[in-house]
Amino acid sequence: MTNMDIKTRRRGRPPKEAAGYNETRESLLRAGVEILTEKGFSSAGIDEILRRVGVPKGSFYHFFGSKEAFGTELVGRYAAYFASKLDRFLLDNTLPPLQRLRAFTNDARSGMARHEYRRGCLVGNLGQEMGTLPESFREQLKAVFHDWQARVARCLEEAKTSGEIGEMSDCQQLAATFWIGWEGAILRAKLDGAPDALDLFADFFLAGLRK
Amino acid sequence: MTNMDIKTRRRGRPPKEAAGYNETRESLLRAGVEILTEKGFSSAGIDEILRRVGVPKGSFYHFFGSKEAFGTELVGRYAAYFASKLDRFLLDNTLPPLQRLRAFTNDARSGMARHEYRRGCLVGNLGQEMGTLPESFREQLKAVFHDWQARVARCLEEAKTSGEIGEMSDCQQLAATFWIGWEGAILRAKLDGAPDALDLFADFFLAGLRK
DNA sequence: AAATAAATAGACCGATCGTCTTTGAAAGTC
DNA sequence: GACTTTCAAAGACGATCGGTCTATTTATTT
Repeated sequence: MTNMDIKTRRRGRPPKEAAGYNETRESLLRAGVEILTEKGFSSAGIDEILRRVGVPKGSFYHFFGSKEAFGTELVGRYAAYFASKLDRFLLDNTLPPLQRLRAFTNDARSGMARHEYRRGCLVGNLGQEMGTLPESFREQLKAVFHDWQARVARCLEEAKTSGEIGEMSDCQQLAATFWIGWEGAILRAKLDGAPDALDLFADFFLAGLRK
Repeated sequence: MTNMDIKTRRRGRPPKEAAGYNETRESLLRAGVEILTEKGFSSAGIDEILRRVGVPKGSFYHFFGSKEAFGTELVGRYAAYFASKLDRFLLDNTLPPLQRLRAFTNDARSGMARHEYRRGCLVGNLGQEMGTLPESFREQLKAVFHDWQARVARCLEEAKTSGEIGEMSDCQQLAATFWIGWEGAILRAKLDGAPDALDLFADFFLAGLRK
């Protein structure tokens, strides 16, 4: 729209303005999350994703430079989605801070149940796979955890202010501990095909907070 | 040796009495643990294991019926190894119960450091992979956790008796929680390439116990 | 030596990997 | 409408690796 200086407008079809929304691309990403949360990165085949979406291979490598690039974008999307979901719960002022965290874990449990405990956390999955993954993922995954952790920590700070948890609590450490254990719980719930681990850890964590 | 009734002892080399110890077989299993704790089951190739040991493929399928059978045996070995290691720490009467658990986590941390945080827990790895693995692994892995959990629970019972933890504690649940979080900590330590997660969770868990 | 089993050796084929080249459709200018 | 350029779709391609199977060599006995 802001074509102030059209200088030498060339003939032929003009390039797309940046990466506009594209239906095929989006469905590839959607299917990617579904499959990678179930099987991880290495075991997930491009072909499988393509088959599910009904798109030929050429399209994939038109939209994404490589499987690695695809994965990077998936993680980014997934991280952002959960960051906003976290905020939706953890910044909900109608509830006391610790109940917000509980609301988040409950929501996550519903999510796992909805997919019959077959899908885990994309970030956790890829973290586990670092032994095989391109090293470039490591920093990205660490950053995601750092971000999620910060959001939880903020909520815990509020809990401290409101007196729900002790004055001396180190909210950063506690938030880190939450994610360490929560990812473990997801992993276990997947293995068990049951939500018990999620509740067990959430209960223990919240009880431990109140001391 | 107990060939009481040699009935019709045939000519030629006699069949081996059961599965006797075999050097090649053992080194395949050793290498298998090393590689699978780093890369998991699906991403670990038979060829890679064979190359490391310097053994041709024929030997592998002489000793093991399939990759799946190989994995099953690996898990069995690994589980037994850790069961005995757990006992060594958790039944050590020279220490109060909770300090025994701490001794175990410290030992595990050393182990991870020794391998530069590249190797995780075989059982955790395969659990994460259930999305791709032969379904037969699921029960085996669950059973291993159940076994490890029972050993921790026993230790916690002692802690209850000695008054280290509250009279009302549900040791089974607590032990389950320990393994849920501990596996999460291993996963995270692997991603971080650092032991922080291990300490963080161990501290939180033990503190939570004492209430 | 003859017989039998253990262990080694690698050929084999199907599947899947990720990339690349080619073709067709769409969207503009002249 | 002819031409040009980009977007997107198709699928060919070579390489790797999966697990299995047949054949050969080595060991141990009558």
